[in-house]
Amino acid sequence: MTAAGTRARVRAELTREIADVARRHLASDGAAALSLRAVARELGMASSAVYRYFPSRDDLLTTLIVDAYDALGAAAEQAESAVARTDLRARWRAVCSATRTWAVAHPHEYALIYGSPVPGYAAPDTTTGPAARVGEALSRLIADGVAAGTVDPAADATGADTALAAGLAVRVGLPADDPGSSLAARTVLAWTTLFGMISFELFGHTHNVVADNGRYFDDAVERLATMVGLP
Amino acid sequence: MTAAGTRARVRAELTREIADVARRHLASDGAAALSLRAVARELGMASSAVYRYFPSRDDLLTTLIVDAYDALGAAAEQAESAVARTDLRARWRAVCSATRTWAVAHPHEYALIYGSPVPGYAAPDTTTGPAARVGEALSRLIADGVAAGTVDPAADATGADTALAAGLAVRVGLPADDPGSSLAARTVLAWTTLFGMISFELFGHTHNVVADNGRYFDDAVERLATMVGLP
DNA sequence: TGTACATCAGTGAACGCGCGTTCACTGATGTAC
DNA sequence: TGTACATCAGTGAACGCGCGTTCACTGATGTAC
Repeated sequence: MTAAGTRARVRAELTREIADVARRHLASDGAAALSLRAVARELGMASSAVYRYFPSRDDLLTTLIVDAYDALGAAAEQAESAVARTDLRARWRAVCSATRTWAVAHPHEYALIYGSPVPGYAAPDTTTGPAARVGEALSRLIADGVAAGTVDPAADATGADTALAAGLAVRVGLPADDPGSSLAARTVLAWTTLFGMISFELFGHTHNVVADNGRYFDDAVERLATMVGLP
Repeated sequence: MTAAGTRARVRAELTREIADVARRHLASDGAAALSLRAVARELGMASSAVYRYFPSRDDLLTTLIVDAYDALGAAAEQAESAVARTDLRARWRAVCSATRTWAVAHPHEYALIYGSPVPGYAAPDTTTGPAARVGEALSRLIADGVAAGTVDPAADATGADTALAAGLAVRVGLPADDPGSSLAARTVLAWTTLFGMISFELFGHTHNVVADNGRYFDDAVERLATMVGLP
């Protein structure tokens, strides 16, 4: 039992070590250049030995993708938790800024999850939970505002359309849109814009367009907060 | 002279033919899988012969990138030109919808220009002009509104900040932001959101979040039009 | 506690693949007198 | 108009590379009696 426990622990450690090295390679060269052989080489083991831990390269990639979503989600949630629960706008700011900060610090990992899909790779269901964390943090804080009466869902009915953004909304307790409210749609739009801004910045589309990415981002975050009805 | 003309014409034709085949490969397999050898094979020529037309694979990629930006820009401009010049909101809608339509019809070409940067590839200056076409079309129509007096730059001064978005704005005649106006910043934000929405849709991030991408998009486009002050 | 057996980690060679790029070459097409 | 020469397109072999994955194997670690 102790022996089996030891074996399992060693196994888990090496599995993590392989993923760590792979993540470092990903961070410096991008997903396309990630190679099982290079990872094995760096760990001083035969390339075939890696197959004891990951059945294929795609499987390693999946692990990296899930880890990236989780790291980003954790960073956002942690930043938000450091702020007074009742200050909705501060929570909003915290989530948005933490997301950008993480992305800037981990551009290749960000590109892995928010850039072009890896060709020939189909994301399994394992990724959907972790992928939703930032969006859920944003939605949750707005739902808190609705519950507290500080956010009025009926403030803007423009383009209100039942069930357009039902999934994310319902999951965290945001009221689904009806003919009198577009809050869920606006929330999803703000979430989309958040990642749109970060992608544009990281992928080079703001060159010669935005002079100061940080200040531009911060201004936009305030504008988005207003759009979703935060006081 | 006629002879030289013939040679040049044949050369131009084959150059275009190579690019066309490469574009088809790109469209079906993505940029990472694009191979000079496969293109040559399909054209029935030796792989080394391609080097008479493109000095390297990167050069071929650059051509494809520029072509993609131009195709998208042309689609947007053409859609806009089919609408009454004075109907600013209709022009706005036309540009946005045409952009999405093109992207949905050419997902891999879209991913090539708006997805993760190709690793090891540095975009030359040739791409910056074509890359700006959609953003310029949007800015131009707003500038028209300012000139006609139907768009009020001073309507929203939130987060107004001189020179934040000077590049795009100045180029097409939109007034640069000053402490009394955030119009340029809002325009850039709307432009960013436009591509953010399309990327999220194409890259699979709206699964389980947005029920009807088309209707959601159309609603958002109206909301953005309002944000940039269009009547 | 000691021994016979089963499980597992890791090895190293090999398969089969495709890629970008270079280079010396052969013919055909165009040019100049 | 005809001929000698220069230019160019295209060939085919080769270089050197790295990849993912499989497979029969050796030892070491753990298990059961």
